[in-house]
Amino acid sequence: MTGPDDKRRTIRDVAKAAGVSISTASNALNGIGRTNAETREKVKRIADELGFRPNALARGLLTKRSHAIGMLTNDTYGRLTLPMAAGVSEILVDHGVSLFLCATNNDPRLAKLHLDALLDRQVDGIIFSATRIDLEPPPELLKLGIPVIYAFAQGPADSVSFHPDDAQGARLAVQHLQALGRSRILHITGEQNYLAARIRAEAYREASGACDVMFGEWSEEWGHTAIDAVYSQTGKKPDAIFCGSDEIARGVIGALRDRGISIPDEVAVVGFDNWEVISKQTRPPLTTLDMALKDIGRRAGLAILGLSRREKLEPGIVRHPCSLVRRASA
Amino acid sequence: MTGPDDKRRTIRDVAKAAGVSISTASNALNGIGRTNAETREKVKRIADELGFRPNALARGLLTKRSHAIGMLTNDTYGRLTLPMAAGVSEILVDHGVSLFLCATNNDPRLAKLHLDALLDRQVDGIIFSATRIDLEPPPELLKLGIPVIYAFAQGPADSVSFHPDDAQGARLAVQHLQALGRSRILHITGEQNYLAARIRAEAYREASGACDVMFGEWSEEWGHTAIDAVYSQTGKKPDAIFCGSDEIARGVIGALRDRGISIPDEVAVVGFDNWEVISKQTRPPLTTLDMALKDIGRRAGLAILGLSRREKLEPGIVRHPCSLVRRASA
DNA sequence: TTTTTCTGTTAAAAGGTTTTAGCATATGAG
DNA sequence: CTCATATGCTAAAACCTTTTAACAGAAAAA
Repeated sequence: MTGPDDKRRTIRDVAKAAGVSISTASNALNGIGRTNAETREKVKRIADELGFRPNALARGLLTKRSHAIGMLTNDTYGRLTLPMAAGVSEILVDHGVSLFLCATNNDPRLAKLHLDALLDRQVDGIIFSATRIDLEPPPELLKLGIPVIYAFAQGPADSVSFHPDDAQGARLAVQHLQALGRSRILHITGEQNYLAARIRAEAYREASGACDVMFGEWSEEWGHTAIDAVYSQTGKKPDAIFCGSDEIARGVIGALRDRGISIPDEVAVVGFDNWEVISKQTRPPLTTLDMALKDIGRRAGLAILGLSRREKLEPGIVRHPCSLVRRASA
Repeated sequence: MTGPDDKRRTIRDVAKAAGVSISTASNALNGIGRTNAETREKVKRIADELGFRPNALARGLLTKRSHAIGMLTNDTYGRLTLPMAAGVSEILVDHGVSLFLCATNNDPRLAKLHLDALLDRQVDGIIFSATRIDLEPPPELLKLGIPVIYAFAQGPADSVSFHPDDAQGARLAVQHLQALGRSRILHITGEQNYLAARIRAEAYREASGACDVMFGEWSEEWGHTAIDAVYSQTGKKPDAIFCGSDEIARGVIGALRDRGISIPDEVAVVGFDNWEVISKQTRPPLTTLDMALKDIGRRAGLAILGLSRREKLEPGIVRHPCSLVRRASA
């Protein structure tokens, strides 16, 4: 009962049905070469009727462009990577390019395995992305012969990277708090060995003139602990707190509430990430900075497309601006 | 200054360097046919030295197996999909199979676009996954001619799907609470139009003998609201609450704390999801059910591999057991 | 010695497309 | 009427691999 429809149509079928040669069919379908408008339309119509779709493998083999790119990430749970991947994918699909997702799980063996697979598949380029902007790529990536773009990860000097503009984001937070009339702004953030934490802290210092930075962990618990520490000491209390992440901010808010301190009246709180599952659900909802990860993904996608077409790109780190999402906490 | 190394080595280069024919080289590398052990080793050694890696496009063109599979998902922010994708990828990479990630963003046009691209690329199979088990796939997916596996999504009658075992999970929660001596167990869950919510509620009813189900939304806020409603009415109060998600549980815990009700002494709370960013950070940390999404991904990956090798699989829904993660809240 | 079997190797075809170079035919210029 | 040019189309090569069928040569059997 297997009809003739269970096999895929090739350009040969189209050519035969249209009564032309394979080359003419190809030319007509791709709109290149010298082709009579009439034949062109006819071929296209018949291809449509037959449901012909060109075999990407054959095409790629010949043209040396697979129209696929690989995304290598150390992330598996995707809070940062997946929005970026969505942005990348969104750009690529409109250009007929598909995306291989390779989660390395921080395992060098796996990274190598994925990388080899990508090369075997003749991908036109690779996007390397990570969970922190100062994570270095696997060394094999550096001398590859195909374009590489770094998104939320550290690339070598002559490469193109896309990062959120952490400094601008921090300034935005401080300025917003100052505009609310706050003058004693405390900064509670994550681990100091994260570059992003240091950049934000530095921008905070410059913008606020203050130096009250508490480095710790990227966790809600640290937010709690930090507040406990602040309020168990004597001395002036802050009237605003700029947190290095929404999770920290959630801990801070919880601890302030436990102490009966009203937010934002007594202390205003600003977070960082706009991770909505948290920022929308704190009480009060959190004013926070959005890193526009999807946009970063889009830009990385456009960049890799450009590179794969041999366009030249200015090397360096492109810092994509953060935006302040205003909710009730500040 | 472009040396001879900037071009990729082909099997032709290997054959020439080893002084054998292309076919011998191929046979030797793949370990098939009749080949002298000595020649085989020599060819392999030289291929290694030259850094030869076979072109997956050419191979796929000929063998009709691209060793790539596509994952179509309606999810972009990845709380459910990404752990599954990680599991899929983990299985596939060990079998030399790569994964195309296609985020449809719930847009049928995009779904069609991605699907066509996957077919053009001759993928060996497709995994359709979603953010809810009763989401139907795009109709084009149903009559495709290549294998499809449904993960956390609804497949047609004759297909193979992998779901978490929601009923078993709910029973586990109830049994755990009963073992703690709780007898008045309330179930606060999400929207009734979600199949998973109904399955869990039904299992809860059977296991507990009670009927106290409150359907609402999948949000922390709903957890709050629900508790407010319960405690503003007269009548017996529950001594345990089984929540349909960790987010709801977080709201429930927050509201209980606001009322000075001690957890777990007065009221024990169990969540569902084991989304660690929440479940580890509630106070007290949340006892909850883990759906083992990564395992579901692994099983889906194995299944699609099997199907792509024309193995037969029993159609139906495979329900993967949930496990109880015990923390302090119950 | 002749015939058969086995072994190691290879030429050639196949897979589906794009592209190059060339072939007729028709049109325009001289 | 001849020569150049433009037009529409096509045969064939190329991309890189796997696989089939066949070919020598050697060993075993008759």
